[in-house]
Amino acid sequence: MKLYNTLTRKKEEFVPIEEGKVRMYVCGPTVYDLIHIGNARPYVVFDTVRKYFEYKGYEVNFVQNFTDVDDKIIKRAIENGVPSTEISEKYIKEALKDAEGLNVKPSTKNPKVTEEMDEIIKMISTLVEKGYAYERNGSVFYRTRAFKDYGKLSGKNIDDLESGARIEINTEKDDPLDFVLWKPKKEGEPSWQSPWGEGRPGWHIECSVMSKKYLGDTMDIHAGGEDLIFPHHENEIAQSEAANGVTFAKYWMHNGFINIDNKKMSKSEGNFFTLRDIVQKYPYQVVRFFILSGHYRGPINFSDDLLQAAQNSLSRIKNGYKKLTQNIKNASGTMTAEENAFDILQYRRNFEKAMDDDFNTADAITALFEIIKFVNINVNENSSLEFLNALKSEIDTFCEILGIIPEDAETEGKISPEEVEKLIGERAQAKKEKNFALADSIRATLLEKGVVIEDTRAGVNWSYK
RNA sequence: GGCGACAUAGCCAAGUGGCUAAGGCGUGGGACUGCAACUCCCUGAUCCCCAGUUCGAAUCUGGGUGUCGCCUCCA
Repeated sequence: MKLYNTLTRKKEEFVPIEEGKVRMYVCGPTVYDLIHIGNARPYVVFDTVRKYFEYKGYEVNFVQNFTDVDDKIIKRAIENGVPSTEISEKYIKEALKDAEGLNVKPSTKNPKVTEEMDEIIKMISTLVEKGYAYERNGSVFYRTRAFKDYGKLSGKNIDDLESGARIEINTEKDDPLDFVLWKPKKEGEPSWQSPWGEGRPGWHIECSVMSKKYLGDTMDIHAGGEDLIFPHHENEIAQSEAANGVTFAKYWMHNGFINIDNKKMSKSEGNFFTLRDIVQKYPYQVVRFFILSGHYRGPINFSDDLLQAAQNSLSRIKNGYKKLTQNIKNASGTMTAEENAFDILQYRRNFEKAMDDDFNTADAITALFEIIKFVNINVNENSSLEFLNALKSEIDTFCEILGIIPEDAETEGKISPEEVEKLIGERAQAKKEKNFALADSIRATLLEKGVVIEDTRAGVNWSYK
């Protein structure tokens, strides 16, 4: 398996630190609001990465944090006149709901900053002791120039950064490039006791601490959005490697951005969507499929038309799958000689080839379309049960890894199956009597109730929309 | 200003030196159907431009043009 490593800017063969195991850490959202569609991308992408590793037989320790102490959370809490924990707890719940909707497998661990304060203080202390950090009036700063590899991930030169640095308001720092590890308490803000007085941690330290605690000093894969490369991940490397004295992460993976009308999504541009906004109109599944239909490192543009196209593509897969499962109901027997001779594993080879090459999900989806096409053309009432199950097993495998659910959603709150069958029976009778007007009106009624029907040679298929 | 990414059909998107450039969506035509839906068949590319390397380039090199991102909180 090859994956692109941001650190080396090359595709590299994946070699785990520990045989058969993958330790990965994905930077999670700051929970001050519902997650937006941009957040949905790393969720989907790295969930797929994880599932593919699992398919390959690896045991994956998958850690994704929640940042639950942050300026934006505090600001929101003050606006609403509630404690900041109320905001963060609420949006953690909502984020987990969205993740579930996207069919993201729960993380092995979702650490929170507020629950790791002792460890955070410990690592900052270590950095101070080792001379990588210094205290000024209750703040602790990281001495960027003390870490000789600073800039290795983002490809930045420390002197270039220096010359381009903004004019600092904070005059306590020894160097404008130094970043904060610990902030002193401000009135009305949550704070914790520390050797430097009451305060709260800076943003970058949390990931260094939580990944160390749950994955050890060196992990296999550290992942996140491409915007995190600098400064967040650069700073994490500086903190962790200075404190632990060993390589922080072997591989760095970064997903590209989702753009709206080819522009970065931002609140100030007014082109900002939460995932909840989108799923009002398109199911989570469509969003997931849409995200996987492009390569994870590239930018993807986002629009209503593209989601509609994704929905249509997904329907094609579901229709083929439905045909397969319908035939399975009535099939029996073992494979015929002809079926036996058919190279059913060709699709899996193509699928794996694509996924082995830096998780090329767009190409892997092609293998899925190809097997669906085979089903559409070749499966019929004479197909053997064994062969149909073999095909289904292949499709199930692909869908499992991609997180696509090929079957229609459950039917809660909809017209009952008995009712549907009854109406279909009435329609059949009407058709027999050539009363097509009645037949059509029954079909229209069913459609109104969210049921789509199809006449096939094997009988009438129906499904919930 | 510094660093970087990308440019393939109406749209999305694979392909990173070698048969007729995947796949999907959409369009148009046809088959099937009572009509539909589903499905199937047919339908589409001077691979941004210029020069170079090579027997051979979408693919490598140089230059140009264009789009976008990071350098500040951000997935």
